[in-house]
Amino acid sequence: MDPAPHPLGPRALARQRTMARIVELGNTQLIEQGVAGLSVREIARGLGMVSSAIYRYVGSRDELLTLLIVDAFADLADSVDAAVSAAGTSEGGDPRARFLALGDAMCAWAIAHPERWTLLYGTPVRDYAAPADTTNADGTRVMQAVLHIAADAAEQGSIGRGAASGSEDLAPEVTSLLESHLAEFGVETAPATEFAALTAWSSLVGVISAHVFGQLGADAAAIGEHILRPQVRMLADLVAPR
Amino acid sequence: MDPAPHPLGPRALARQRTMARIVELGNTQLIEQGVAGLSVREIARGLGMVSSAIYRYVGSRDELLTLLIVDAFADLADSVDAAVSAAGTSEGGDPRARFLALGDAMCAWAIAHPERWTLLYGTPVRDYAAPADTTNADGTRVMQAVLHIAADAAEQGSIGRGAASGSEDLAPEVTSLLESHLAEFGVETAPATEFAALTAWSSLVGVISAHVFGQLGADAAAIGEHILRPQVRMLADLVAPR
DNA sequence: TCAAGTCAAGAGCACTGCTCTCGAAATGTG
DNA sequence: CACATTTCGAGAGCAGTGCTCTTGACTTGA
Repeated sequence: MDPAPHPLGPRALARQRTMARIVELGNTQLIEQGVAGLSVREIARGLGMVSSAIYRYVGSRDELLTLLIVDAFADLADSVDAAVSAAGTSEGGDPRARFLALGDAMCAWAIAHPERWTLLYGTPVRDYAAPADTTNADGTRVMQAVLHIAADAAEQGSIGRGAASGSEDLAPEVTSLLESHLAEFGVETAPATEFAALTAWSSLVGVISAHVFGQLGADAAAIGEHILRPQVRMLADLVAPR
Repeated sequence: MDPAPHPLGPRALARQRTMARIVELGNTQLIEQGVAGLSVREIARGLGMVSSAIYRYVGSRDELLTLLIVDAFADLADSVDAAVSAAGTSEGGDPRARFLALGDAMCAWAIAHPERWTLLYGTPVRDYAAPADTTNADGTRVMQAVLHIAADAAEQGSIGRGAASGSEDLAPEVTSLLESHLAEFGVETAPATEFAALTAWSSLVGVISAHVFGQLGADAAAIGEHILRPQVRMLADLVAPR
């Protein structure tokens, strides 16, 4: 980011440049061959070094995956944030419009980067998955954005018209977990509102994954965008009904 | 299934018994090691034969996966069907109650068989995924159940109160695809209703996957069932509001 | 009885992730 | 400046994978 805060020796600089090349090569490999075809050795070849040498940088295949995951999370969150703030100042603005912008941006990103989406929301890496400390920071940004939108919508009194089904009978352990999240994220709203946000977000991911993973059949995949748009509008009712 | 329709020589019988053992071994392997740890060679060892011999039966690893996928789809659909019909005759009965039964059964199955759920709704097998002809039969059963419920609910006039956001502006190509589905499944209802059913189903899958894949964090995973129950009730509003 | 088929075994190829050791180069320090 | 330390790439190698090909024993239907 900044060229001269700590001098940062040329050694460390070269290192972080190879690291950058690694995620770059990893991403192209991901795009071309899918997550299953991601090979540490192949990346080493791309870097022009022998297979064993790359373990100075990544340590294990799972670590490489984690690298690509945080990269993808950040990229996704960036485009979503951009779209949301374009749909109104992040504090003000119509909550529903902001949710639609968020959902549409998510769809667009997923369609543009299906393999990366798969990496994020497909089968998790067994017993590794998300070393929470590393991924959470960027991994929860979209969810937090949904939460803010839902909170604003609730404040404007648009929640509770019927979308709140189920949130009235939350178990106490759920409520307390939600409250701890709210405190952590610094959002002041009812647990039921966060619950709606959580559900809307999970549903959004599900609807998008159904498209990216081709679960609706080949015919549906061809017109995926036309299906996703109204689905996003439907899910908007969960947090910000008209 | 049946012991004496066509005589079915002892040769073919032995063959289909080994096939059964293969999916049995595959499932235990799946449960214990996850989909990534599924190995053709290991199954061969379990069968007491050398690694190359098993290729007389499966042909490729992807074929083995497909075998396990159709098995899991059938199992899931069976338990869902059982739960739904227990909640009222499949034709009559309160649609909302039936949807809740369906959703809860899906959650229960997923929690009981997380690795098999992952196989069904996690990362698809690249360029193989669902050889439609083989998987579709059982793969769409749950979706069809949701569709029937939604159709019944629509007939009783409970749809359209607000849950139908988005389904009013369906693109013509989407409408025609939905109509062809309806014809194929033999269900008579409005495309908008099927659209709601489709969205509810995808959302359900998303909400469950979020839990199974641990996307909500370790704390949430511990109390997953308490989270899923109200989420199912929330999604019920999409097809059968109270 | 005899040809046709089924099936398991064995050897082997190309590939993977990963570990170890070794020598060269860059690095910071007395 | 010289020296000890760390960093890094190369090479060899291990255990494992999916998959193919060939060979020989066995069962089967004509």
